[in-house]
Amino acid sequence: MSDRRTAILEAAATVIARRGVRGLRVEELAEEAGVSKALIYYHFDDRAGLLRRTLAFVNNRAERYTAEQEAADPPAGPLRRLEQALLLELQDLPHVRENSTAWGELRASAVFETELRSELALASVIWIREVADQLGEVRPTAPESALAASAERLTALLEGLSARWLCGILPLPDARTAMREGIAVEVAHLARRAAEPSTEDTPSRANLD
Amino acid sequence: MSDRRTAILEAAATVIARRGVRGLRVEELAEEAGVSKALIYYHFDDRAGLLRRTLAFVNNRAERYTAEQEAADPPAGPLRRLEQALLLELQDLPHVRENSTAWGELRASAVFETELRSELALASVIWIREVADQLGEVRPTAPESALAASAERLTALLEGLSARWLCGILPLPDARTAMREGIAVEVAHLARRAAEPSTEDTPSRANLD
DNA sequence: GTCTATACTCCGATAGAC
DNA sequence: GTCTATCGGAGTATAGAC
Repeated sequence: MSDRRTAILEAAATVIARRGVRGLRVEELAEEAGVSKALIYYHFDDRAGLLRRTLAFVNNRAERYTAEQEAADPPAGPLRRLEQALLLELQDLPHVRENSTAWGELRASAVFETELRSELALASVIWIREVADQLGEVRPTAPESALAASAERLTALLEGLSARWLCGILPLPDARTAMREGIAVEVAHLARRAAEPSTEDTPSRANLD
Repeated sequence: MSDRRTAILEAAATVIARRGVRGLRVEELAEEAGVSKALIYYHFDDRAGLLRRTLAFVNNRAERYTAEQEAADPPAGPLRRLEQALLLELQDLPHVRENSTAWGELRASAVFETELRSELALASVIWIREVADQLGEVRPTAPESALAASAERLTALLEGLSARWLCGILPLPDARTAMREGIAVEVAHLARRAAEPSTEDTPSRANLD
């Protein structure tokens, strides 16, 4: 992968975070990357191809950030590690906000551009499994299915909160608090699931009506 | 409000659900509504104004649907009522899908179009309070702050799951299951909050590390 | 691989008649 | 209030030189 190519992808993430997928203009991207418009069409067939590659790039970068953070600030215990991983996306650092915004944009546009779906689905599965694994380290006796379900909910919650934060209707501290409490609630739930293995996949329903 | 105006707004929701806010072309909208392009600019100042009005329209319509559903299928008890309200958005009926898609699109585009934010924030606050109230009827002894926090999480979870469903990476039945379990988990959490009033705003943290 | 210059399409917005 | 006709700008993509 050439330097130029990477520079274009980095710039694409920046411009998408600034203007959205719909607001991305090849000309503005060219300026941001310090290259000509034509070079973008040379490296990526067209606009759609560019978006696909950008999505992959953003996903990779998010993985790198997670690894970097864990190295820089080693979490004390599995619960802290899980919190760190999930709260990582809710930070007002330039590159984090950029990544979150670009990811949200690309996912939103996938509702209408089918080409992005497979890339998106893959990243989603990996991310959910990662969270499920970390939940498993916090609650080793909880059943796999319960871990997977909790991970699904926690990652969906994160995306919902992130969307609200990014569109300005939920202050960042509130989003972080909501996420932290959401983790605590799910972890407590898993503790009960582990303690009462008799409760089947529909957890604690009978006693709620 | 004239018939034409309403017809345009209805058509706008339809076209947005079909092509996205990004894909909305005033010409296609005119065709869908059976009017001329110029009439759209007559009734709504510009594209941005049209989007603002469409957001308000979609919100109103969602409220109407909720009321209609409650009348048509009276829920048995407060928990069922809550479930019905939250699961309403996760249904593959044309008008529901249209509403959800349009709402998701408009929220996503609000990241870059500041004008939509106030309308969006207002609808969000109302919706969260509504859910908090219904949670309060399920768990009358739970503190207000806990109800509000649970409502925030549940509505964010709904939006996260809905986004995944609409962009095709999460099958609808899975989304519905996740939502139902999410409700159960939060309701169980509120039961503990009511039972142990000593536990402060950071729920069950101390015993988790 | 990278640039400059340009072709051509599409679309938002307005003018002006009825 | 509603239409037809049109303008002007913005934006994607390509041609062709280096």
